[in-house]
Amino acid sequence: MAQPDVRVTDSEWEVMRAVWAQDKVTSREIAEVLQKKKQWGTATIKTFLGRLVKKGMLKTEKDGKQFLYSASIEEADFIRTTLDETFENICNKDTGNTIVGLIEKSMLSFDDIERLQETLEMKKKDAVDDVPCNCAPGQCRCHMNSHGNSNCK
Amino acid sequence: MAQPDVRVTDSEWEVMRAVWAQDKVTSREIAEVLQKKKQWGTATIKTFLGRLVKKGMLKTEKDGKQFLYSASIEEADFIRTTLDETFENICNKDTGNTIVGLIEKSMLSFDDIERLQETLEMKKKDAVDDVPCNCAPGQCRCHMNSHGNSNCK
DNA sequence: TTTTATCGATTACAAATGTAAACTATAAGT
DNA sequence: ACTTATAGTTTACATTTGTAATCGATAAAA
Repeated sequence: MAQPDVRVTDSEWEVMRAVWAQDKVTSREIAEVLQKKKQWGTATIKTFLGRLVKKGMLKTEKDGKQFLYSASIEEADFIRTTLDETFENICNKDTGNTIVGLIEKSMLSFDDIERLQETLEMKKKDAVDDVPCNCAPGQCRCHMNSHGNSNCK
Repeated sequence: MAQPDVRVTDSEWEVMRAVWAQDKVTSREIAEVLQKKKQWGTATIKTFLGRLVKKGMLKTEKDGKQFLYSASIEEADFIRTTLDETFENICNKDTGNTIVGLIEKSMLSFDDIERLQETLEMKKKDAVDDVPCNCAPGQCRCHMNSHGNSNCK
């Protein structure tokens, strides 16, 4: 539930995924996973773990000499937050199109499609006629030009 | 059409948006937009412009003393590529859920919903029964555990 | 109990990023 | 023709990121 306003880098995300895949992991287990995928040395992985702990993305729990690492936020929440940040760079008017593009290129199951259809059905309740542009002036074509005409599609 | 394998930072994205909002812009026009939104000095904006030109994201055309800047890739393509990169960090099995989440929190118009519904209808043609997990071993719960059972929801 | 294999912590260092001042060339004003 | 304002280029510098070696503590082995 806690939104992480923390910025996680690509490499750190790789580490997080290895943690989310288990409930508690040792650095050694993480290293085994990532050495295969990313050819990182163990020292590198330790650096990332340390940084993630410092950022508050990982919790630790002593277990003898070593630590057990666990994620302090859920993967789904993290994904949500990350996507939200991306969508902040996209005009609200364009959100629909963008999601259309996502659907087109994704592999989806029949169940997925059904759930999406239900979601859309629900969504009709708070749908609007016209999504207002939320961009700063000068950062998209939706704003009025000098003749009072909108450039929006 | 050209996929940019270029990495654009948050700040640079702000600049790009100001360029995409017009066809050709001077650095002064960009500065006016971004000084308001981001409180950047003109020198800062010039740095970003220079870096974007070097990265091949912006094209320039001499116009007297100054340049006219224009984007070398389309905004929609860029958004697509950026989102694709994010989705590479998400298990394919989870794409559907993730898109559901996006739809739920987005503001959509009736037209948007209609287009999404059409897209889903099309999508049924190549839907699968079960989306296969594409994660590296150890990076999601979809893979077999030692007892040969999948952990996937 | 002394050695060894590790674990985590500290330090290292280059490249990228955020932020900008200083410098240089030149179009425009006087 | 000379000055000035301004556009782009170069340089600057702290922070973050990618990638890792080294160091210090300690559990396990001998």
